[in-house]
Amino acid sequence: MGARVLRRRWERRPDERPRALMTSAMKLLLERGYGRVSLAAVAADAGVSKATIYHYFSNKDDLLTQSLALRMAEKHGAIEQQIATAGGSASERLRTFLREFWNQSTTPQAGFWQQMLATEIVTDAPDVFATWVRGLVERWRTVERLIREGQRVGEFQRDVDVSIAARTILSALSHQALFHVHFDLRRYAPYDPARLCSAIIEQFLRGLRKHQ
Amino acid sequence: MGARVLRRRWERRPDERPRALMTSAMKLLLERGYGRVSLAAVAADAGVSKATIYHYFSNKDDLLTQSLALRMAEKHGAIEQQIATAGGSASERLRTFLREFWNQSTTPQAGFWQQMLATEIVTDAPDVFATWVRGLVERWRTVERLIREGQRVGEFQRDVDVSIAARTILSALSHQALFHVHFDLRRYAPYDPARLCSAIIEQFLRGLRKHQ
Amino acid sequence: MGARVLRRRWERRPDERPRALMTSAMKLLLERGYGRVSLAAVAADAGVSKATIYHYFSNKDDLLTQSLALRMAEKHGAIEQQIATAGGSASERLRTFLREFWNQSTTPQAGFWQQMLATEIVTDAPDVFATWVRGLVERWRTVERLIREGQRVGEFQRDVDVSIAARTILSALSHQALFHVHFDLRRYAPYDPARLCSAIIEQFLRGLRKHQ
Amino acid sequence: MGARVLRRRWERRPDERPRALMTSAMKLLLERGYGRVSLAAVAADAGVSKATIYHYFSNKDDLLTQSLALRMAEKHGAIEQQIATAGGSASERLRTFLREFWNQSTTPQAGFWQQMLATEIVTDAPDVFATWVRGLVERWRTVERLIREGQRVGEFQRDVDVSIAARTILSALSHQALFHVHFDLRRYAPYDPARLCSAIIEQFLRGLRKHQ
DNA sequence: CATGAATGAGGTTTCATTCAT
DNA sequence: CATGAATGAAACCTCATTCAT
Repeated sequence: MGARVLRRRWERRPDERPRALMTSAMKLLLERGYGRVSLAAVAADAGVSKATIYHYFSNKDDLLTQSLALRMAEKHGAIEQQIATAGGSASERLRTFLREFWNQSTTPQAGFWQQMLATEIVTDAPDVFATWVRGLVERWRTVERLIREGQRVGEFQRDVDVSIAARTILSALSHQALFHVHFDLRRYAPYDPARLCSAIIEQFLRGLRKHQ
Repeated sequence: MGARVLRRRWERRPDERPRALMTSAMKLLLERGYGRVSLAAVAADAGVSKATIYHYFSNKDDLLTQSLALRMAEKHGAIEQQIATAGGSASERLRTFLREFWNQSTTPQAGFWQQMLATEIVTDAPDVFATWVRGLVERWRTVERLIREGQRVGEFQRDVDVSIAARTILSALSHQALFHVHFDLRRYAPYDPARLCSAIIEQFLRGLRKHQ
Repeated sequence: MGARVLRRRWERRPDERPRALMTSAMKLLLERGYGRVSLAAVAADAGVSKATIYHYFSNKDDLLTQSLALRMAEKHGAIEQQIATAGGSASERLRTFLREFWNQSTTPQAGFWQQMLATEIVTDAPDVFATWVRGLVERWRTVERLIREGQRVGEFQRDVDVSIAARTILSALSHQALFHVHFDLRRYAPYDPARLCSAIIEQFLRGLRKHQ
Repeated sequence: MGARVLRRRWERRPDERPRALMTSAMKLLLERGYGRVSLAAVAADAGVSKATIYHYFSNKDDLLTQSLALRMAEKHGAIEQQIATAGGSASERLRTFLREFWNQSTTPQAGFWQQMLATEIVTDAPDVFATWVRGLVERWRTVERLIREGQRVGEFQRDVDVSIAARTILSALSHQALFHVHFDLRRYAPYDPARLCSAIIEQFLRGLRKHQ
C-alpha cells in the first residue's frame, strides 16, 4: 500500500506527456515530412486534444523542433563511443567505423532524416540543422583522426590530404546510402547494398595504404 | 474561311499557355519549394485565373510534376555533349567533366533541385524521379567510360573497380556541393569551395593513376 | 425574352455579394459590437461560406472597416441638406437643426454607433473614426454658421463665443441622448425624452437671444 | 490550539487574494479594455494560477464586474466632499466644482472608464452601471444645488430650468472631455484643452448670471 | 477558351472552464 | 487552499478544387 502510494508519484513523471507528444510528432515527422505534420494528427496520435499541445509547447514549430532535437540528442555520439573501444590496425578501426556509419545511414529512419534535413529543417529549424551539422563535422574529425593514426604508425601514405579524404568517403557513403538504398536507385543500377559498402570502403582503404 | 485565316495571326501555339504556366510553376518551385507553391501564386505569376490551370492540368500535382519534367528534359544531357568534344589526356577529360559536374551542382538552382528530389519528387512524382535517376546513372556511365579509356591507354591503374570509383567520386562531389555550398556548411567547417573541388578531384585522380 | 436576357445581366450586380456581406456585418456590428463579430456569424447571416468573405475582403478588419465606412457614407450629410433648404428666423432654423440632430441621435442605431465609436473603432479602425470625426466637426461648423447668421441679423447677442456655444449644445445633446435614451438613464432620473430635448434647446436659444 | 496561534502570523486576511486579483484585473482592464482581458493574464499578473481565480470568483465576468465595482466604490464621492468645504460666491463654488469635474474627466483612466461604461458594462454588468449612474445623478444634483444657491442669494437668474442647466453643462463637459482629449479630436478641431474648459464654464456662468 | 464566384475541408491558435490531486 | 493538467469550442485564415457563365 505504502509502496503503491510511493509509486504513484513516479507513475506520472512530469515530462511524460511532452515526451509522448514529441514521440508522436517524430513519428509523423518521419511519415509525412516536416511541412505536412498537422497538430490535429499529433494530438490524435498522442491521444490528447489539440489544446494540450499548447500546454507544453509554445508553437507547432517549437514542438517539431524540440522533437527533432530530442531524437538527435538520443542518437548522437553512438558510433564514436563504439569506435573508441575498438582495437586492431588503423585500417581495421577505420573499416569498422565506416561500416557502422553505412549501417546507420541505411536505416529507414536515416533516410527520412536525410530527407527532412535536406528540405524543411535547413530553412525552418536552423537550430536543429546546426546541431546536426555539428554531429556531421565531428564524424569527419573522427575519420581524420583515424587516418592520421594510420599515417603515424606507417600504415597509410603521408601525401594524402586527410581532410579531403575524410570528406570524400563520408559524403560518398552518405550519398550512396541515400540514393541507392532509400530512394531505391537499385532498380536502375543494380548492386547489392552490402557489397556496395564493402567495395567503396576497401577501394578507399587501398588508396590510403602504402603501395608495396 | 477568311475568318480562319485572319485568326491565324492571333493563333497562339497550342502549348503556349501551359508552357507559361509551367514556367511560372517552376519559378515558384525554385523560390519556395515544392510544398509551398500555391495555385493562386502560379496563376498570378502567369497572369491567368486559377481556374485556367485546370484546363491544362488535371491537378496541382500534375502541374508541378510536368513542370519539373519539362525543366529536366531541357537541361538534360548538357554536360555529356560538352565532354564528347573535349580532347586531351584521360585525366584531363575526366577532370573537365568532374569540374563541370561540380559547377552545375553548386548552382543555386541545383540546390533547390536536390531538395525537391530528396523529398516530394521521390514520393509524389516517381516518373520525374525516374527520369532524373536515369540522368544520374548516365553520368556514372560517362565517368566509367572515361576511366576505362585511361586504363586502356595505360594512364590509370587496372586494379580499380571502375563502377565503384565512378559512384564514389560523383556522390562525394554531389554531397559536398549540397552541404558545403547550399546548406552553408562552410560556416561550421570552413573551406574555399573552388579549392575543395580541386582537392577532391586531384586526390581522386592521384588514386587512379599508376604510382611512379 | 430579350428583355429577360437583358435583365439577367443586371439581376446580379457585381457588388451584390460584398454589399450583402457588409450589410450582414453591419447588422452584427450593431448587435454585438466590433470585437464580438465573428466571420462565421457574418457568413451565416449572409448565407454564404466563410471562405467567400475572403473573396471580397482581405481581412476581418477589412470587412468591418468597409462596412462601417459604407454605412457612414450613406448616412452622412443628411441633416445638413435638410437644413439648407429650411427657412424662417435664425432661431427657427437652429431649432430645426438641433431637433433633427437629437432625433438622429436617439435612433437605436445611433446608440450602438456611439458605443462602437467610443470603444473599438477609435483604436481598431482609425480611418473610420477619422471619417466620423470629420462629420462631427462639420456639424459644429453648421451650428456656428447658423449662430453667426443670427448675430448678423441682430437676432442673437454678439458677445457669445460661437465655437464654444456650438460645441456645448451638440455635446450636451449627444451625451444626453446617449445616456438618457440609450442607456436608459430615465429610470434613475426621469424626464420625458421629447420634453428634455425641447427644454435643452429652448434654454440654449434663450441664452443666445438678446435680452429685452 | 497552539498551532492555530502560530498560524496566525501567516494568516492572510481572507480577502487579500481576491483583492489582489481584482487589482490585477482592473489594471488589465484599463490597459486592454473589457473584451481583451484574459484570465491567463490576470492570473499571471497576480502571480497565481488560473484555477485559483475560480476559488474566489464564479466567472470571468464576475471577476471583472466585481473589480469594476470595487474601484468605483473607492473613487466615489471624492468631488462632492471637496466642494462641501469650499467657500466663496455661488459662481466661484460652481466654477470650482465644474473645473474639478473636467479635471477628473480628462484623466487617462476616465477615458478608459467611459469606454467601458459605454460598452460592456452597460450590457454585461448592470449593477456596476447602476452604481455609476447613481454617481452621475448625484453630480447633477450637486450642480442643481449650487445653482439654486446662486438663485437664492440673487446671483443667478430665476427663470432658468435648473435641472436642464445642470444636465447641459455636465454632459457638455463629459462629452468634450471624452472626444477632445481622449479620442484626440484636437487634431481635427484644435483647441487648447485648458482654455476649452474655461471657455465652456465661463460662457455657462454668464448665461446663469443676471444681465447688467 | 477563360474566368469569377463559391466552397468544404483543414490549418494553427486562443481561451474560459473543469477537475483530480 | 491551490494548482497543473486537460479540453471543447470557437476564433481567423488558406487553399485546391468545382462550376455556371
